[in-house]
Amino acid sequence: MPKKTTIYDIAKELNITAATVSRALNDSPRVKEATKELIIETAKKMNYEQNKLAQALKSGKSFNVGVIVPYINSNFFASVIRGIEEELYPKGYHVIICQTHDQENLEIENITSLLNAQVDGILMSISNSNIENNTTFKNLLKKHVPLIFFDRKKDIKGVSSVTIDDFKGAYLATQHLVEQGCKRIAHLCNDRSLEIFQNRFLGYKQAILDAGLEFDDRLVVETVSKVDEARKSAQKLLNLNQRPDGIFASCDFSALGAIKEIKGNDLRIPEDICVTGFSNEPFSQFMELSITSVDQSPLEMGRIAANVFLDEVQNSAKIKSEKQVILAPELIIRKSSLKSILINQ
Amino acid sequence: MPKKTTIYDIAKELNITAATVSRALNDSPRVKEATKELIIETAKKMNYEQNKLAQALKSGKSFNVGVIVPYINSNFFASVIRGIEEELYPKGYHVIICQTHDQENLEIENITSLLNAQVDGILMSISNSNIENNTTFKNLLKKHVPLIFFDRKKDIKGVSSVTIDDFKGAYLATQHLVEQGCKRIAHLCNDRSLEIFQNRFLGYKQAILDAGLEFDDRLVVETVSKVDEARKSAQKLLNLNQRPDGIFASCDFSALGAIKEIKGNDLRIPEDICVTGFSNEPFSQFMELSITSVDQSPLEMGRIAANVFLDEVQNSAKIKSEKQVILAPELIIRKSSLKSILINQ
DNA sequence: CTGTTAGCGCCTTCAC
DNA sequence: GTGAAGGCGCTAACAG
Repeated sequence: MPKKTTIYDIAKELNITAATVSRALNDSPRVKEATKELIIETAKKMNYEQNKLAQALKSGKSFNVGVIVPYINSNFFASVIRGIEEELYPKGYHVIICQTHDQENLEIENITSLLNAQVDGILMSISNSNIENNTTFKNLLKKHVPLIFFDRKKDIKGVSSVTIDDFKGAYLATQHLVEQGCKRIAHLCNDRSLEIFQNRFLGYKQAILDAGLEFDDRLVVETVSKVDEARKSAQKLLNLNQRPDGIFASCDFSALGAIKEIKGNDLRIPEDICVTGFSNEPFSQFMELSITSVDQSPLEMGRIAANVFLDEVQNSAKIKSEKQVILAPELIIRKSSLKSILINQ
Repeated sequence: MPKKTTIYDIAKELNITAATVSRALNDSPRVKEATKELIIETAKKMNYEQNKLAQALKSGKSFNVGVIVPYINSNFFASVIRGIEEELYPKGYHVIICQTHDQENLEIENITSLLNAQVDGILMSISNSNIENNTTFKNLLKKHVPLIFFDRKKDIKGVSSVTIDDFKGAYLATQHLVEQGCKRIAHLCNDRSLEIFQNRFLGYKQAILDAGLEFDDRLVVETVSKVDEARKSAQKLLNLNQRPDGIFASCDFSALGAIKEIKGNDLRIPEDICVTGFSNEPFSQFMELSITSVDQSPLEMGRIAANVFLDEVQNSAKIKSEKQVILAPELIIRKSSLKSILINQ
């Protein structure tokens, strides 16, 4: 096992001191150009590579940033991560990605792992609605490790967040259904103990009321973001004695489940029932029957979250005032809800 | 800034020595039970948390493993990663995920970052067909950091790999098209400088020949795994004076592109043209017209890759003999290729 | 400009 | 059983 070469090795080689080598390699101005070049050259020759661990131990910075998401295999989160990477890589940071699979214990474990890895900050989208009460999480806050929520957030003092206006996105989607002539608009919602889903519900409700329609809570059915589950939930809606003529689903996977169920009942989309989703997952566009959805500009969300983090790192001395960035959602109209002829592919 | 408490702090608190604290926390048998308990208790009281960086520096192990994939937003890679996590988390390892976006420079940069982070091993799916010649990569090999390829591999001495039998998967898919009565079967292939795609091509070709059909290289069109690109490539096939009646695409995204193009030309699937994909991405099942595909059991691939890594770590002393695990692919028949009535949803 | 020294937090002989 | 001491690799303060 060929041991890694250290600055001592190359110092010995040149009959100088490790400190000088360190300075040279860090391009300190207080080293003669000649020696600097010599050092860099021999370093290269000896296959020297800096041990970042030691550097991190010394400086207290690891240049690693943790990103915690519920799932990585959704285009939304993958894109947010991409946005984060785009901003952070050029600054020398590396991104450690963790997924929680929506499990609270995994969320906590991931935080622990990241803290152990001495990350310089954590960007996360929480699935644990009750996280403030968790000990590990409290510790995280106490440590003043920069923490930024994106998409799924909690209002916590000192914690910044980057989200989209879920209320508005839901409002736009529902309003669109109204415009298509829907009179009984149902809502497939997700876990409303999470802010985003609660806000989508509220946006839906407000749009219903503003349109002069009656809000009927039998038309609101809770589900989880899995196609099969959503399908079962949609079944409940179809079995109502007055079935809905429009469904606003709070995520694309639920919308897909609803569509499958509707088709399974030999009903037509959009003629009999209009459907809209949320998140603009690629498949909503790929589908034979493309799905109307709300785009959340995930790339931008990631970029902004990253920059909020960078700000916090730089201003660690100053008093931290949390930022609340809210992005505007965009409704993408497709076949699943459009009764007129023009189709926005 | 409340400084992190170290073993020295808790030693001072108890008027003992840091060494004892270290031993107690590592559950060494050479420390009195009473003191051990006392130490553990005060450690908890003082919110002590081990600095893994220091431990890593000392032990030379970081308990971090790097995983490099082309993209995380494909179900296939996301699932492989999940499989890796399932095996590695219980062993105390943490998984750092990096994506290359199929860019060779990013692949190299990621390797550098991971090595800097002192990862104990790297599991990767390469996109760089020419990687053996890269200096960074050569260094990686020289360092004897356990390296395991999964899915996309290169035959390199000392490097283990976990793949599926792409040849067989392609053979099965093509054979299925033959059984459906297709006589002119085309192939939308990806970059054949990568082994997996070359093998899928070879499997396709062999199945054609074994069926007594003529191999016609005008029916083989290269594309990239993007829907729009594949659509353009499919167009070329449809424009042939003798158009194909079956298409085997080497990935689901290409299959999707082909399907869109076929429909755009008012041809029917599967009546006029049968289509099969590869990878069994979820959307291939979700589609209105579900897509026949080849499942690669990604979860299992990840689990096995993780275990190969664990083996290598444990046997680092012994002579390393590389392992080549090859999984069996499974053909999932769906609507896009099935002319008879029975549909395997 | 360069060398000396000390310490980041932990572990691990070697003593007692 | 526990303490003392040294080192993992690097950097920064203080000298000269």
